[in-house]
Amino acid sequence: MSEAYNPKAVEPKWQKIWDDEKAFHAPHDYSKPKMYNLVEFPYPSGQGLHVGHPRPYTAMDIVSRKRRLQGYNVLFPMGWDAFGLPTENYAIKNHIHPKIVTTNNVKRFKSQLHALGYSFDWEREVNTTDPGYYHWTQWIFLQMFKKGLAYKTEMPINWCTGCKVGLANEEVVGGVCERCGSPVVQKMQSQWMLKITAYADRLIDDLDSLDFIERVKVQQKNWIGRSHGAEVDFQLAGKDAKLRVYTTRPDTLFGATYMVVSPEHPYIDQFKDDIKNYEEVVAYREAAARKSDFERTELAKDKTGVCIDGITAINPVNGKEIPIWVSDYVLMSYGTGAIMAVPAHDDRDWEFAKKFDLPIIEVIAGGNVQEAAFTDVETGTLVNSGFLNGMSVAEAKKAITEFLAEKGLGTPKTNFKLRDWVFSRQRYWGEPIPIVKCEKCGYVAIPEEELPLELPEVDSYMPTDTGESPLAHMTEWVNTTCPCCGGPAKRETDTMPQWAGSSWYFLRYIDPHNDTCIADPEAMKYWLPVDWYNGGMEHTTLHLLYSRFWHKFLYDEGVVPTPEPYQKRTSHGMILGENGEKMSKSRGNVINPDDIVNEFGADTLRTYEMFIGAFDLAAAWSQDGVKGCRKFLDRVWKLQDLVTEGNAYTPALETKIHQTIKKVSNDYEEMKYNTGIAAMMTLVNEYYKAGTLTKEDYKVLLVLLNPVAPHITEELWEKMGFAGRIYQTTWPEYDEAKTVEAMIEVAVQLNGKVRAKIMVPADASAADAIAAGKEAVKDRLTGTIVKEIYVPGRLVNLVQK
RNA sequence: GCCGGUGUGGCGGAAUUGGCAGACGCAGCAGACUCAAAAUCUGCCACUGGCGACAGUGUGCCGGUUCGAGUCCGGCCACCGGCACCA
Repeated sequence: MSEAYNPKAVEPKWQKIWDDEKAFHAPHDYSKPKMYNLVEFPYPSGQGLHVGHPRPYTAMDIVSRKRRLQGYNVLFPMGWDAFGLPTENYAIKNHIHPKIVTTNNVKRFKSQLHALGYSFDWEREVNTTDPGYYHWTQWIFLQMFKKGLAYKTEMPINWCTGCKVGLANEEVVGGVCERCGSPVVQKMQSQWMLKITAYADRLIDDLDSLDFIERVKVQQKNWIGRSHGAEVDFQLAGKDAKLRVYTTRPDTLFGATYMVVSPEHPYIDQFKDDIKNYEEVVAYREAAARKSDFERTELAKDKTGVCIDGITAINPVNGKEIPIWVSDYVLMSYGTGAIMAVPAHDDRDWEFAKKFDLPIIEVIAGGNVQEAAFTDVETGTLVNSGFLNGMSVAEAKKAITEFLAEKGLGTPKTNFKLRDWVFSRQRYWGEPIPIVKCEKCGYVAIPEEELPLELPEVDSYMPTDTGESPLAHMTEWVNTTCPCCGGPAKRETDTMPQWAGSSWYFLRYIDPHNDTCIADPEAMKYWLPVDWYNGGMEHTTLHLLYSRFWHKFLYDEGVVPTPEPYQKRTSHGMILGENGEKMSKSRGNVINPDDIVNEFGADTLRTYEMFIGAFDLAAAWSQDGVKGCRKFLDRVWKLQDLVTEGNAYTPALETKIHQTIKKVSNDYEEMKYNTGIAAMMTLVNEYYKAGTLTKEDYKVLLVLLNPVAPHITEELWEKMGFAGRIYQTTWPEYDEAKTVEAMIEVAVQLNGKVRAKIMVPADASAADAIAAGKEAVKDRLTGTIVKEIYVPGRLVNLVQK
């Protein structure tokens, strides 16, 4: 009898051996096929590792380990996304430098990940807070600045009235400050912006060439929000001015019965003298500005507005004079800040027209426009629309667009919901923005040789009460000279957001210690793009989009060799508490991965997290489920007592083994880890049923299981005296022909109901199978058979009347 | 409101993509071992009726296509996630 399975001895032993042997270091071996697998690097929070982390990490570790055994040169790195607010807040509260907090947290995270036996190439570890790293984050920013993609502008920011500090959107929860609960208001502040909108078209169009799961593509497309339409000019009656609107439905132009401008529209002040009710309009504008986000969205159903008295517009297609209203349902930040309202065919315009009793003119037949706006573009025919009458929506769109172009009244236009990226944070713990402001020269880039521009030591990381970054207090650091004219200048004191360092980290893994460029171009050519990137859905419209944008910019600059950073993107589901709710301290349902490793072992945790359910769906934790997985590993361990000499598969087990190799090999690639593990459990059950197994039978099980449970399989490999290490072996092959049983059980159905089971040879002809099926149910064959079906290896169905 | 996802035993979940619904695991029940318990091993385990062979019902609901539907089509319902006056 073997001694009991003891992961506490086995796991540290192999973790040390793998480190010593540099088992998972990925060299630049250009002769081998490469595979670059990536998981999102964690933010090293003070809480330590969460049980949610191992789910994606184990999944990609499985793929990486399997592909290595299949002969791939695999890059599977790990690092730390370590700038960020929680660290800074913790530092402020406890008077410890964020650098020290970060170092401690990273140390803890690393030891936790190490204890889980991941095959990360630790030689390539990166940390976004390392000056050797953010040197290149700053360098990329400078390239963008030089190309006009980074610019400074006045932007409203979220201002906490309690903390007197600017907040990131993520820190504003339900209109109040996440930390102190005080109301958050909008405050104008000068901000650095990145022109992601310049890449909007490519960020949508290039998705087609990528192997991203569909919901990621859809979410990115919706976020970018491209729409095709036209800009149309409406002449103001009696004025030498035109009001320009954007519409996606130029075909409904004849139905435009009024216009609406946003409260911030410049015409309100420009035509101040003509507006008879100017006071009323301004009062409305001020009321709209005071509305909180909550009022603007939650109370959106109730339309408000004021009719501008004194100026009107002329509908360009029918010459009708129509009123102009001001309402906050029109946003200054989208399109032209003005719309033509077609209440018959737009829900919002309809609601507004009903409330203020404005005319509703049907121009597309097919609905009842007095009851509801008719917005269907697939059906319906143009009416009351002059030369467009009788056309479909699609035809009318084309005709009106040509008409407008011909008369110089309007042009086709594409708009996006996507806005430029607010890149400034008034915080300490981030990358300094490498720009100085000179009275004479304006904003000037610091010379590249001065990079990295290191974060100075400050006395206090507390934000200032003016909303400036803590760096603003560092007068000796702030006051500098202009690299352009040599005159006095001030450094930018805002820092970059956390998204900066994570926008390009996958490039740095390729060549993490290079101090002359981002990474060696030859190495990038070999490793890029990332073959497979798994991460959370919550990063789809921020991190994932931002990093695609940066990569495309670097591609245009000739820095990186591929137009896209990631070829394939998959996503994991969340791990919930035992009660099915999200894990949180307040709910008291948090599971600490350290406890699971202590009690059951890392291999059990890994196996359980892969067995818990479909990888892309949320799954609730179950302590009993963990025990079940430990039981499975115990059974694998104890199989060693049943092993006999022999370097071939046991004949009776051969089919099952080939089937299992096939199933497990496919399931790992398709992220169906739960069914792959189930198949190995079945194989283990078969081995026990057989009572004895050869070394070869055992070996194949160990290799298949190795990616999921690397420590126990490495230990058993050694105990069985197999050559070398299991991490150096090769992945088993299966023979398709041998996955099929000689005799197969087939169901016999009568009118679709199973009435008998028969055994037929796998290669039986339809006629033979049907004949055997008839024989098996002959007692029930009372009517005439009108149809006979044989699905090879599955069933016989006899239809009788 | 719009977009996306999910709905299968007591529970987590399978089902070769139109072919035997419930693999695998958990829990439960019975038995073996034990003074006993734990652990381990063996067997049973969708529901209803029947001692039983067996029969009927069953994949959120209603309808359809098909020899055959968890899977396809039409119409609903519930829950989860994202966006939210984007003209």
